[in-house]
Amino acid sequence: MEEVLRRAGFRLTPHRLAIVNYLASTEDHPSARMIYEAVRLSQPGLSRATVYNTLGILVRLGQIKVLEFDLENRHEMNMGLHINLICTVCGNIQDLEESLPSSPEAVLSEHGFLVLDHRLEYYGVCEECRASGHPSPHNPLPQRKIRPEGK
Amino acid sequence: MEEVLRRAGFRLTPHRLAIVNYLASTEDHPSARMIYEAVRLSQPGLSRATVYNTLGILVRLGQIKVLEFDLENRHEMNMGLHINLICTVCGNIQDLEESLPSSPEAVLSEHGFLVLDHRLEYYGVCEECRASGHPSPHNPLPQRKIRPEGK
DNA sequence: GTACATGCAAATTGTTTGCAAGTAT
DNA sequence: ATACTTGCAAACAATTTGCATGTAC
Repeated sequence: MEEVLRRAGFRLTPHRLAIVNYLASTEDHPSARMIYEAVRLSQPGLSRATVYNTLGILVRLGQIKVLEFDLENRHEMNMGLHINLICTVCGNIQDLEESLPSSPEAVLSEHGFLVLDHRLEYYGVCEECRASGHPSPHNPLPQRKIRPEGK
Repeated sequence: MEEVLRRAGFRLTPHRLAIVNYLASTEDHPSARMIYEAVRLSQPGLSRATVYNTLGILVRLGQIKVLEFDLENRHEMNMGLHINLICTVCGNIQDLEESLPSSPEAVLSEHGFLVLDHRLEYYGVCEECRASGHPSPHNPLPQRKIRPEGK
């Protein structure tokens, strides 16, 4: 990822490097706030604007994707075709690699729609939250807001 | 949809009825602003708060879904399993019924994740926008923001 | 009549922007 | 040396909220 930044002519400032290293080293799907808080531990002077700036660059360079949500956008480093399993109890997001939705080729030939990108998500309750006896998962009302921690 | 509201004990005010009828009569995936502007033509006194209030009720009753985006959330009346084809040029959203991603049953048995809801989207360029010779669809950078009209 | 809805405007909050000061190249 | 970056704070905009007024039941 550093290499991509360098080749595109972006400067490798300490803050940028720290952000990129954080993203590369986590399996998580962090929000801008999570990144800001985590990276600030080693880069005390970090500002929010730098986080957003760096994320914007990485999106433009095709290195990460933004998952847009009401509360906070999350970020994805896995650029391959996969489904995100999003737990509406704890807010965790895990990848599911094995799925095969309608092929982009078929969508183009049958509907004239050129597929350039995708976002595939299942919402529900993850294994840990089910095991820890959380509120009934049989709630018939859709829960779409993700609230990672606290209200 | 009126019936569902009535049975759940909600009052059927003229504004609510107009909003519900608008939603039921459109194939579109409108944002709160679009709904507000469209319904206000026949209900001049309508306020934004009523639109949001009514949408919130319909979501809680499982009648519609919110598709969260940075710019404006959009709304979905088709509650069945399908993929949304989202044009990043004109912002239009159409449904694709025929797809079959990983089954919720398999996800539960193999990963312990209970699927309660889903959001499946392909981003790209729709047939009309391709035909009308828009900016090259071969743009390698992901375009994820939806800008229905004008900046 | 009364509890529920409404309109209005202010509050909220993640993200974006403007600009003077700092720094990687 | 000089663009590019940064931090800060103000701006922005969709959504939410509080409250006095209105109205469906």
